[in-house]
Amino acid sequence: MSSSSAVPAAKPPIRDALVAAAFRLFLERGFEQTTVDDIVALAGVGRRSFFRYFPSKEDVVFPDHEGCLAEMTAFLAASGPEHEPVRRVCDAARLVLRMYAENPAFSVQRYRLTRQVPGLRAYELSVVWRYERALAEYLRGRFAGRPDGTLRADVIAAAVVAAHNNALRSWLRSDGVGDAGAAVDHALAYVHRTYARPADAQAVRSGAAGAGPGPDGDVVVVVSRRDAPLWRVVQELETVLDRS
Amino acid sequence: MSSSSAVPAAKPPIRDALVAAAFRLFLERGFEQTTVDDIVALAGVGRRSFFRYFPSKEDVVFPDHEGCLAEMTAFLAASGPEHEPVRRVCDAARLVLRMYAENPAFSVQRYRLTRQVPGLRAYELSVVWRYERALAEYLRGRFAGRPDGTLRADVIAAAVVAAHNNALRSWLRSDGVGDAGAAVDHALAYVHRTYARPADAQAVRSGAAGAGPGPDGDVVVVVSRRDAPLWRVVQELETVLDRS
DNA sequence: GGTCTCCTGGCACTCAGTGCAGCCCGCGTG
DNA sequence: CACGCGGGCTGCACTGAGTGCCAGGAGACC
Repeated sequence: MSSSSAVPAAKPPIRDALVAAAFRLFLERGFEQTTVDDIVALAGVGRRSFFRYFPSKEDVVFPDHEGCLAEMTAFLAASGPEHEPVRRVCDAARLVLRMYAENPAFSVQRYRLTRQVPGLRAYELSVVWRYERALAEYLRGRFAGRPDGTLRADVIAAAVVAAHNNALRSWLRSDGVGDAGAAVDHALAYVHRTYARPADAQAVRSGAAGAGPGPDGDVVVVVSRRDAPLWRVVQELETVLDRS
Repeated sequence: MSSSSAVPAAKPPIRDALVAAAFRLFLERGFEQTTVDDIVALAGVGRRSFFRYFPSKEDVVFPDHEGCLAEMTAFLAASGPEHEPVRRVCDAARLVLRMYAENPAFSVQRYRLTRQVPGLRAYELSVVWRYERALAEYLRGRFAGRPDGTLRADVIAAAVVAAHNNALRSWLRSDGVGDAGAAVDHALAYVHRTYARPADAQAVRSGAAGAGPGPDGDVVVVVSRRDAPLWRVVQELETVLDRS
C-alpha cells in the first residue's frame, strides 16, 4: 500500500503538518504551555524532524517570512537606477503586506499570539529587523556618495518599516477586515512624501492645480482644490518651479 | 572568617561580580561557549543567584538598560505641553547615548559581542524596541487628535531611534574615539529638521509660505518663495490638507 | 537484486531556566 | 544569653529546548 493512504493530506510535506499542529496547540493551550513533543505527537512525526524543518520553536510561527525576505531581497537586487529609491523600498514593503494579506485568518491568529507571548514578540522583532536591514542596505547603495547617505538610508528604512507595521497592525487588530492595501498605501505615502526628493517626482499633467509666478518672480502662488490628490499638486508645483 | 576577607571588592554586591565575571569569560572564549555555571564559578556565587539578579543569560550583557529605560520613561512623563514633541524625543534619545558614553570601553566590548552573537543581537533588538515604544507612546499622547497621529508618532519614534543608532554604532565601530555626542546631535538634527512641525511651520510661515482655506472650504491657497525647498512646501501643504 | 543515498526516527546529551527545601547570618525580643 | 525569625544564598532536582550521532527504511540508480 502507498503511504498516501495512511495520511490523507500527505501531499503537503511534514513541514505543513508541523505548522498546522503547532498552531492548533498554541491557540488552544498557549505557546509556552505547548512543548515540541506535543507538536510532533499531534503531527505524527519524530521529534528530531521538527528541528530539521524549524531551527527553533519560535520559527514555526513565522513559516513564510524566510521566503518573503528572499523575495524582497531579489526585488531590491533587481532594481535599476531608473527606480526612485524611496518609492522602491515602499514597494518592497508592500511585498510583506501581500504575504500577510494572502492569509488573513492565519495572520490575525499569529498576531494575537505574538502580542501576548514575549518570546514571540522578540522573535518577530528579529524578523522585522532583517527586512529593515535589507531596505537599508539597498538605500545605502543608492545613496552612496550623498552626504549622510548611510544616515538617510537607515532612517528612511526605519520609517518605511514603522509606517508599514503601523498600518498592518491596525488592520490585524481589526481582525483582518477592511482594505489592508489602502491602509498601507496611505501610511507609506506619508513616508514617501516626507523623504522622496522633489526631483524624483514623476510628472503627470493634470488640471487639479493652477499656478502662476508672482509679479517679481520670487513668489509662487498655488491655488488647488482641497480634495485634489497631493501628488498632483506637487507635480504641478514642480513643473512651475521648474528647478530640477 | 568573614566572607569579605576572601573577596577584596566585596563592596559592590554580587550583581557586579557576575557582570565582571561574565564579560571576562565572554570576551576570552565567547558567549555561547560560556555557560552560566562557568560564570558563577568565576564569580564565586551559587548558580541560583545568577538568575535572581538576571532573568536570563543575555541580560547580564545589558545590565544598565533597565535603569536607562526607566530614566527615559520618567523624562518623558515629566514633559509638559511647552516642550516641542519631536525635540523632546530627541533629547530622550540622548539619554541613551549618555549611558553608552559613560563607559566607552565597556560599550565597545559589548558592541563587538552583540555584533557577532545572533542571540545577543536579538536580545538587543528587544531592548531597543522598548525604547522605541516609550518614545512612540509619548508622541502618540502628544499627537492625539492630529490626523494620522499614531502613524506619525510611530514613524518619528522609529526615525529617531534609527538616527541615534546610526551615529552610536558608527562611534562604537571606531572604538569609542571621537565625539559621540556631536555625531548623535548631527543625526538627530536631521530627523528633527524633517519632522518638527512648529519650528518648520513657523519658519515657512514667516517668510516662505502661508496657507488658508478658501471662502467655502473647497480651495486652498499656498504662497511660497520660489527658492523654498519643495518638500517643506509639501509638508506645509499636507498639514493644511489633512486637517480638513 | 544490489547498492547508494537521502530522509526519518530514536537515543542520549548539554544547558538554560525554575521550584523547592535547607542553611546561614543578622536582628530583635524576652 | 538564648531563642526565634526573616531574608538572602546555596544545592538539588526537574522540565524543556536544541544538538550530535547512529540505525533503519524507502526510493533511485545501476
